[in-house]
Amino acid sequence: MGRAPQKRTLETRAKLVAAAQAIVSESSYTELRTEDVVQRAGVAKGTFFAHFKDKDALMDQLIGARINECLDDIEARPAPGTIDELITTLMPLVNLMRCERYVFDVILRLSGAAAIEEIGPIAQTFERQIIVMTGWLAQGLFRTDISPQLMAEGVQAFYIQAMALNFCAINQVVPVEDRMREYLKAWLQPTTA
Amino acid sequence: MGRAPQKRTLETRAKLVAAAQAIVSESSYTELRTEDVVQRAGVAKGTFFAHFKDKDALMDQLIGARINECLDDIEARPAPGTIDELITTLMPLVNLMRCERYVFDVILRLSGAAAIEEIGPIAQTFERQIIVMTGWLAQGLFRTDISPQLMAEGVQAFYIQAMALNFCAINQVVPVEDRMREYLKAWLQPTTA
DNA sequence: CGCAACAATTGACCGCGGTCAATAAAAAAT
DNA sequence: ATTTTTTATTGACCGCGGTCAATTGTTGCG
Repeated sequence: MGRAPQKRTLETRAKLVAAAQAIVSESSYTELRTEDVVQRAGVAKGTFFAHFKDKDALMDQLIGARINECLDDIEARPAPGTIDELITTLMPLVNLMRCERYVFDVILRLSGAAAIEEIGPIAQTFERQIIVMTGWLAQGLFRTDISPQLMAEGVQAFYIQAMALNFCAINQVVPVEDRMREYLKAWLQPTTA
Repeated sequence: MGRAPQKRTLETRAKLVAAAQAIVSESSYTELRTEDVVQRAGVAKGTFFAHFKDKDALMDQLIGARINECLDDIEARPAPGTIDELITTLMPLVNLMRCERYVFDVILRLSGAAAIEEIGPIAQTFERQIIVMTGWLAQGLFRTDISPQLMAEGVQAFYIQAMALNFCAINQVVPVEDRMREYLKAWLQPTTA
């Protein structure tokens, strides 16, 4: 068994994360370079990779943390009871996930835990998204022929689809909210003729 | 206006594509290196980037071509009339898109045309997928409260979701087909109680 | 304290995607 | 045929993510 981590280790890790956050806030996720991070943190390059498996692992942590903050806010709000409330409540999350093309790509890449190993922060937030939405949908205010969990997975699939389409130049004329509304009405309030 | 391309240009491009295809068939998309491609094609590295904006552009062309072949096969089959037939018909496409993790990532990244510029091969196949499925769904064999096009977009969103979940180690116990069936039943055959 | 065992840090180095000024080849103009 | 203009090719070079053997720091033990 590994023994307790050294104080030094925690400090170094904190310095790296702080440096990375500073760079992101001053420029963007897209422009973050590991070399800038280590320089700012005052450590050698190899140290970075002793703390993070690769650059994606850092992004996983940074972005995962922000998504979790966003979910905290969302959970503090009243459960949405209509499609429009659902969309309004979800918009902060949606806007965060599509704040940069690169961020969206990273999220998709890491949303499923790559290997048998530890499930990463972003992948965890994807499970949490389902749990939060399942809670809302269990109220029985929408369709009742399928499980709340299945409804939640569908909502997730649809807002990802809406975001993906919106990154496409041609489709940007339709705002994400409008596209989401169309999808979610059809998904959550079907009207069998 | 640009004049007609030189014969030499077309030959070089063909050599590059042939070399790339050979490498893919002998190893994989994941392991393709541009340096190997140019070496095999007998040209300099810079030549590659005179023909393709970047490595993704080559992948776009290679993978896009394969998806189109697959769609040709699919279009030659009879239109599916049930959920199970729908899944059976789509499986070759689904299996192609998830043949390698890297391939799936590239497809997601390129499925929306990145910029205002020319819409790429993979993005085109995404539109074609919608068109093909819209044709099937216009038969009126499933729900009729929403447009066939909207149904098709939903089907696409769901098989992408099913694939993404299946790349996750935890979720691999459930086969993609089963997950797709659950989603598509709920999407195409809702039963309002 | 001194020493062994282990953990963290270092920085030179590598792989590979991508760039660009220089050069060669082709097409057009004379 | 010769010069000019346009287009294609070249390969040395760069940026940046990631590796690893060597070094330095830390902890537990007699």
